[in-house]
Amino acid sequence: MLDLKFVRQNPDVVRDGAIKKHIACDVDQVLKLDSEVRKLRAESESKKAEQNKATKAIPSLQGDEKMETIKAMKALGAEQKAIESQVKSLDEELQRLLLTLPNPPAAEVPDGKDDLENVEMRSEGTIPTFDFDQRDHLELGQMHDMFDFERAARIAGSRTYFLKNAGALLELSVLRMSMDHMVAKGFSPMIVPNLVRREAMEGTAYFPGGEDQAYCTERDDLFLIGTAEVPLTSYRAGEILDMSELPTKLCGWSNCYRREAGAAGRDTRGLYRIHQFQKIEQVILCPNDEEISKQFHQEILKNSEEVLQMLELPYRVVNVCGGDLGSGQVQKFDIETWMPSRESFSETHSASRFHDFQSRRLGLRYRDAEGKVRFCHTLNNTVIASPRVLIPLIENHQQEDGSIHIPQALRPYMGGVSLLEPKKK
RNA sequence: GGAGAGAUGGCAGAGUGGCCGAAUGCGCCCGCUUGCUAAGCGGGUGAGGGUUAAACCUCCCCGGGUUCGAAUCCCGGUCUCUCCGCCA
Repeated sequence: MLDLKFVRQNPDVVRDGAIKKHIACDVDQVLKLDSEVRKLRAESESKKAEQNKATKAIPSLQGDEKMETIKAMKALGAEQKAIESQVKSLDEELQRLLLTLPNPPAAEVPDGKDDLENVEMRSEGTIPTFDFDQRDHLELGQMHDMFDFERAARIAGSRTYFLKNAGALLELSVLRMSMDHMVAKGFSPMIVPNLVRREAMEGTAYFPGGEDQAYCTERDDLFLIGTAEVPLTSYRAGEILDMSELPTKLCGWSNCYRREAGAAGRDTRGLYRIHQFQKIEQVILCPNDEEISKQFHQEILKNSEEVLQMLELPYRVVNVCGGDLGSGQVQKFDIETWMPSRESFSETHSASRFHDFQSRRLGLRYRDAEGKVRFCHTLNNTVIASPRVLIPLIENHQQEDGSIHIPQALRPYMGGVSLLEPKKK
């Protein structure tokens, strides 16, 4: 959520930002409601002040004077309540609209409508060339008996899967390897609630707007998270942190659930786009300072690149364009990993910075060196998401006979195995 | 799931209709002081809105209500604790 004061003082910045993000919103209506609310609130407060004053005198009054004052206050109280209820309903509308205003993107965000206009910043690693007919992850999975989509579909519907045997072990291994990597970087490992309240979804800016993407447990009004970012960023919500606690670096392991509404027919084969996966997410809470949060943005980007380097996978980093940014994001770098079967770099990681957009909604604050209470800046990035990452992992590392090379860094987690041999028929 | 108790400032803990944004203690900050291993003394110390600054308004878990007036009374919700049941 934007600071209402900021909107009031910089309506053009907000309008232009929304245009760059291709998000529709009504800044003028916000300004109009704001001025109405302020005017009415002033009226209500002055009546309230008068009432407070008179009401304090009542106990010391006697007889008629006392009765008169009580009578007058009864009337004044009714007037005040009437105005107050107007303020309340207008303010509710104002807050609702305020939630829909997107955070203006940074100047260095490229213009563009969707992911096709993201700008490549650099590319790392070597795209493999196979001197044999390459197999996709489905075929490799079959040779190794790693996945089962048919039975999953019968049991759980579309976009579901079983991981089995080496597939199951590979997922656990990449997750644990990544977690260890982050712990070595000073992040606190966390296993987080996968089911959260609406406030956490709103606080992290997935709602309003993303309701269609989330599974809702209607009986309990809880939501399955699409990422550990939601509970992690909400973790200290409503608190005032001590300066010494910043930066707070958290690293959460969770299952992630996505309805993939509106994606019908897209990426229907295999492990790319599925309803449930496991992910490790890194989150940083830092002081309210553009330069500091930009620095941490680079840091969390690097952490994830190192994971891909450990997995010996070729990838590129893109600067995400305005139209592909979420409502709260100021800037986002995606990491796309080379997937031979897709003949493309495809998204495996997404690193965002938010300024105080999330922390303002969450009430996530700290006391700065001068003792002033300020909103934190928040950032997050994928560390690893599986099974999507298994696609590049097994496809890039396949050998002619269908065996799969296990990267050095992963071997300790795979019981020392350096090559996965296909199951014999 | 059933029965009961509770939720107050960083923490502990008073407060059952006005003198309460809230005693007291601890913690923390500032200053003073003292030679005896650390203490003593004085002052300060929640958040949001509003104002040039003040005044002023709001907040004692959240949301309603009663009342001239609510931390305090009533209703609904959330969370915590205890006992019983169930259970990975």
